[in-house]
Amino acid sequence: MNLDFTYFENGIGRISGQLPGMPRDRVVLNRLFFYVFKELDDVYNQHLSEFGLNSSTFLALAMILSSEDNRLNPSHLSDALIASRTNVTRLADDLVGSGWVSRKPCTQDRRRVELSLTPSGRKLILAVLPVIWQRIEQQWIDFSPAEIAEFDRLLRKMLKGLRRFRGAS
Amino acid sequence: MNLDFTYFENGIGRISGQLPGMPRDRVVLNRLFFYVFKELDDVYNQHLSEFGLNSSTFLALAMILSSEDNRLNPSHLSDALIASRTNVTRLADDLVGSGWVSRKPCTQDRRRVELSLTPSGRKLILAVLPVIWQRIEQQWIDFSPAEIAEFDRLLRKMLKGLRRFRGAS
DNA sequence: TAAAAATAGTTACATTTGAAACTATTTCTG
DNA sequence: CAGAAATAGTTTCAAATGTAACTATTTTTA
Repeated sequence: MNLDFTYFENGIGRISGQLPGMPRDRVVLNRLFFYVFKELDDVYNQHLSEFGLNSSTFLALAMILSSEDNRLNPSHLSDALIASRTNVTRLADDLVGSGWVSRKPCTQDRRRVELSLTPSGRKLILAVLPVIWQRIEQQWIDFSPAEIAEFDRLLRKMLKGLRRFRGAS
Repeated sequence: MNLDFTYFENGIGRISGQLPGMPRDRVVLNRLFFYVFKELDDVYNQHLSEFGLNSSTFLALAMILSSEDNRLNPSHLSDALIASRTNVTRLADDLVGSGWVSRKPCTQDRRRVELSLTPSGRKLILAVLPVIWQRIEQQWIDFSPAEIAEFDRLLRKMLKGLRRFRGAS
């Protein structure tokens, strides 16, 4: 797939020339965001496919690893992954099927389920994390700490701007 | 769907405490990017569903509007939307089915197809664009011009960092 | 110029994901 | 405490998208 932002920028430039009132820099910014996201997603999946994982399965394993007693409910996972509970059910099916995660009913609350890493799942995620971290360092190597901090600030501010529309219809 | 970044940040904090070597600020940044993207995508689709559109159909109409003589090939559209040609074929099917776009064979090159806005398609996109632009201005209203410019710069720099991994297997 | 390669579009099939409906259990409330 | 409401998880169905294979053309090349 061709990832060249100029196709969009040229088009947007022509519309801006024809129609008044376009907040051009911000329109470009929103679309640029889509482009960068696609690239980020692609790169992650490329990294992770080497280990038979994808963004979702990787993050699920990492979140279970991070849990208090190696136990995490599907609902919590759904929140952490910003994925539907439907999808987390399926994700858990896959991870259990691969032998990386076990699924046990919770004794305190019998509606719940507890997902835990099996030894093989723990071994896998502990092997994958350092590799991914190293790639992430490479990815950001040209950024100064100040740029990192500023990027973080701007992203959170952008999130606030978007939340303006949440629930408002 | 629950969109609260703290679920992830807490998890990542616990891992960072247990395992050495995590470039924590950059790991958070990458994941934060996913969150903001989801929100952006949601908001766009919410805006556009009022008009019977979604991100893809909206952008397709806008890109055809921006074309030189109201004529655009599916391949070009595929580049502009960063969508597969398969998907653009289907998108074109939908838009033609809705009466917003016409599909004619190209006389110069008979492999090609030309997509054009019908009067009704033109009317629709011309009505939608100002509404969307106004929402985008609202979204970014707290940002200064300098912040907009800096965000743009950082996004393009991030894209460059990601391109490092392109093709390198 | 004839065969090979490239290009444009489509189709068949598969993957990923979510909304809504459903079951089981727990918590709230009058 | 009994019925109502909320919560957890799953299942069914649908929407959006991509890969690979295929057809039809055009361009390249030997």
